[in-house]
Amino acid sequence: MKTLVWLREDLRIEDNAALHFAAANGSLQAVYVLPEGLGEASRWWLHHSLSSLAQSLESDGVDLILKTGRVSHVIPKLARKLDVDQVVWNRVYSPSGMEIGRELKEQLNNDEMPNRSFNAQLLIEPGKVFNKQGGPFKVFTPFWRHCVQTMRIDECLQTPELEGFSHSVRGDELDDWGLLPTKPNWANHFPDHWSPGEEGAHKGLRSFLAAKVNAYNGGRDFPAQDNTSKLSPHLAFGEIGPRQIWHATQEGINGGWVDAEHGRKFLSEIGWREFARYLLVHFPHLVRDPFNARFSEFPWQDQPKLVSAWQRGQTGYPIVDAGMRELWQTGYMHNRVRMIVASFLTKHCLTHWQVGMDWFWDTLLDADIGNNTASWQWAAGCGADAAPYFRIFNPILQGEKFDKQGEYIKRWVPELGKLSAKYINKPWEAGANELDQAQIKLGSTYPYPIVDHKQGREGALAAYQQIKK
DNA sequence: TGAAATGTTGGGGCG
DNA sequence: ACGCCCCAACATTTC
Repeated sequence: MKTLVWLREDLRIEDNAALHFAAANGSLQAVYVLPEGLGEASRWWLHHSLSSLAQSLESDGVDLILKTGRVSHVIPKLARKLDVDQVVWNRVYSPSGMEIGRELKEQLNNDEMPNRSFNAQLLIEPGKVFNKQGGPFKVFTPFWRHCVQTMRIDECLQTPELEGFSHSVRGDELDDWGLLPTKPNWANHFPDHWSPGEEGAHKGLRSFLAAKVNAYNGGRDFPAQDNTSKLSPHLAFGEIGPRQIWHATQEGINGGWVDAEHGRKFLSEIGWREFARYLLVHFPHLVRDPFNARFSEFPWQDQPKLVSAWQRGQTGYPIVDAGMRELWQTGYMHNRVRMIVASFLTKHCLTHWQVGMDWFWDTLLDADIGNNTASWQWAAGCGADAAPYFRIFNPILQGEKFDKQGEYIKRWVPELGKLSAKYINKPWEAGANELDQAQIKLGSTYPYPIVDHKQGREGALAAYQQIKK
């Protein structure tokens, strides 16, 4: 039997349900259709991920055929040309991902082309989990408790034995897609930090479980430390699946080399990813609208100057600026700092969370529709199980708590490199002498705060009053 | 997966 | 010695 495998957010060979199914039923070929609306940073990652996957597939005689256009046209047409017996794929749990899948299925059914979809993206099939009232969970803790207690996670699939079949279809050339930035090449330093592809994903998981996970609880909150898994971009592109992470971690716990408490905490972060996608399936409007409808009336303000300063890492709050610059230079930001910069944008700057979400979408290598949506709504206070709106992060205190010595700040904001720990999170409080010695001239080498913290906080609370019952 | 404001307590200075 | 006040230090409430 000949199968066409449509690859999507599952750019891997191991534990890939659709690919495994195809391989178990004979020979196959693979196709990838360029999705619409990718962020700029994601395009960089995608280029390298596709290139790496194509190479792995090629060694088994399987081509990764690249196509552009409407999936429900491209795939059925390709299936006919290749004269396959069936088309298979893994589902993408997002409103547009599911819509595209439905459309394709309908077309294939009309064509009487056998087809089948699988779950390789999530531990939990979102449509199968409900609370005692029969509705979808809206709070993470009970959701995850329920999942951990009731779900049985199947073992990972065996590495498939791939076999291609000959054909004469020509796909696009990856280079012609122009996914890589040219001038300016803002991705210049990305390769110093990342290795896209399935191999890089597994290396990351192994080194995390071998050396970092046992300090995860606690360590993960300190951005200067390398204590997180950094698997997010690999997960976003499906170079590794949550099931593989789950079993590798459990194996570590059972074998005694992964501390159970830390391991479970790490897996609960995988749980947040599950929860985010779960929410998107049950509440598809989340992508654009606040989960808490009251926030439709929130007096968000148009603040182009503040937004621009935020994007460039020029807010005058060192921890915020460090985060935004880390994001720009590496395509990534430490999670603790993501919360701080999101709070600053939505609260101190009263800027709509969608503005932040769009910026993250474009600049993050791990941009993921579920995580991005749920997390921005969480930070803004309007999401499911969100931080209450009045929980306003103080960027000075957060910096002093999580980057006391300013090690992280100095890495990304070098112009503050000589400032003492005492003032590193509030340079405007340093005396003229101290600033001189550190070669800082406020207002020229580094900005004054663009919003006064106290005023920002009070402004946010006043705005919140307007939508409170 | 906060922070600030407000309330309470208890030790010590001081008349 | 006593009462009063001040104010850390901690706890609770509020945003």
